[in-house]
Amino acid sequence: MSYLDRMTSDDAPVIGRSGSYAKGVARRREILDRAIEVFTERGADGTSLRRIAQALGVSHAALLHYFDSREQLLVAVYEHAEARRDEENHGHRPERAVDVMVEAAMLNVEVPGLVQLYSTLVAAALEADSSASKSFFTTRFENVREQLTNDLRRDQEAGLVRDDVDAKDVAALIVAASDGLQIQWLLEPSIGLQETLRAFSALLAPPAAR
Amino acid sequence: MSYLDRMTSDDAPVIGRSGSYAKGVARRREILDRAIEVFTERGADGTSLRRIAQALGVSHAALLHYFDSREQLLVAVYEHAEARRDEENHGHRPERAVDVMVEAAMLNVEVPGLVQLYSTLVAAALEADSSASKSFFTTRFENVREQLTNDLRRDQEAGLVRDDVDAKDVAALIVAASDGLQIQWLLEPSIGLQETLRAFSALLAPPAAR
DNA sequence: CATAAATACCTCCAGGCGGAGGCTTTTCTG
DNA sequence: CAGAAAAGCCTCCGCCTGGAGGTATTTATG
Repeated sequence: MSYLDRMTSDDAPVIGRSGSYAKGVARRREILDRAIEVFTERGADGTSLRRIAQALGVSHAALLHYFDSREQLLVAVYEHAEARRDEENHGHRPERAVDVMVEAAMLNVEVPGLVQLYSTLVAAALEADSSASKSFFTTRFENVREQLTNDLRRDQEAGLVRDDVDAKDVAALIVAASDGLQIQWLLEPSIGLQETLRAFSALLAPPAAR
Repeated sequence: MSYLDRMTSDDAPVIGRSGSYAKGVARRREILDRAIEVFTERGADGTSLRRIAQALGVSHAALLHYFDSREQLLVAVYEHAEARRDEENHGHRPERAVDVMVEAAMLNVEVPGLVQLYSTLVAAALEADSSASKSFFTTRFENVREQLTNDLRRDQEAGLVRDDVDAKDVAALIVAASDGLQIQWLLEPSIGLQETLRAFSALLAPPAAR
């Protein structure tokens, strides 16, 4: 059974070689934890396989035993960091779907390096071949848009969001605006991330509310 | 006089060593033209200094004579490609400011590699040091937002755009949405770039129009 | 038109990178 | 407890960027 089969099977949806032995799984997590530290300290370019390996006291080739490529490792790091962010902030759900995205953006920019990692990987995903991040982000975008579309439809029926626009379009717009604003904010914090995203939120208010 | 002085002076706002001799300026343009071809063909990672140099029949060191670094060269390539895009499509100005951005996005995704180059450079700009693209995109975002803010204010006064939201916030949102959607569209063309951006346009319509 | 400066380009090198292939040790399973 | 599978790790390869130091060639200028 190849690792690809395992990737697509339902029991082990993990990026990289799965590690069926308990020790390997633990080591994998250890690598991701160290890797995100290195990324935070040294940025995308500074996060070479050798640098991560050095932080763990092994050679860079050891990492390629757990992940097929540097890119795949970075995707796993992002997923790991995002999951941790969600863990630390579960249980908090605003009324409207759009505000979920607003708050996610606020959290993102507080995790050092996370937005940079995201941008780096998205850029890599646009590369012609680049199977690792391309498939990850394609399905990620799909899932987020779908979830958001459903929530928006519910909000529209509940009269919380204006219904003269297609929920599907708005979902894509929210994701785009959120992603784009985080980048702008990192380059120029004076734009006010929260106010700007709230302005978007206001655009979606139903006409009756005005 | 250093190259930085020339950058900030008003007579020669060019990225990289300016080349005060006419021949040098022509050669510079030649490099950029070839570089964008290479980028289109081989993607971001495949566009090494050596590969561009090979396409020109020179060594990679020759390129470093015109540009301080690979990153600076790529920024110049983007600027060049964007300028060419505008040249080929001047004279066309929609009524509302938001629609200018909508059409710019449509044009961007038609130039192969342009969005990828943009994303790559933005990711590089978020790197801690990264002086080359960081300063370029910081000022670029500032300029675009400022221009857009002014246009939006005019539209608001003319009753073309609702005036219950701050033009400054909307400007940042438009840029973010446009950038973000181009990426989503490249990964999943089924989202419909034009319709989605038109949905945003609709959100900005004044209440009277509904 | 001579000549000094700027330009244009080269070769070679240092340091770093991702990845392939191969080797031993540990761990699980029948 | 055998032996297959997984883990753990290294050495070597080719490619990359950036830069030092050198040499023609072109240009501007007295």
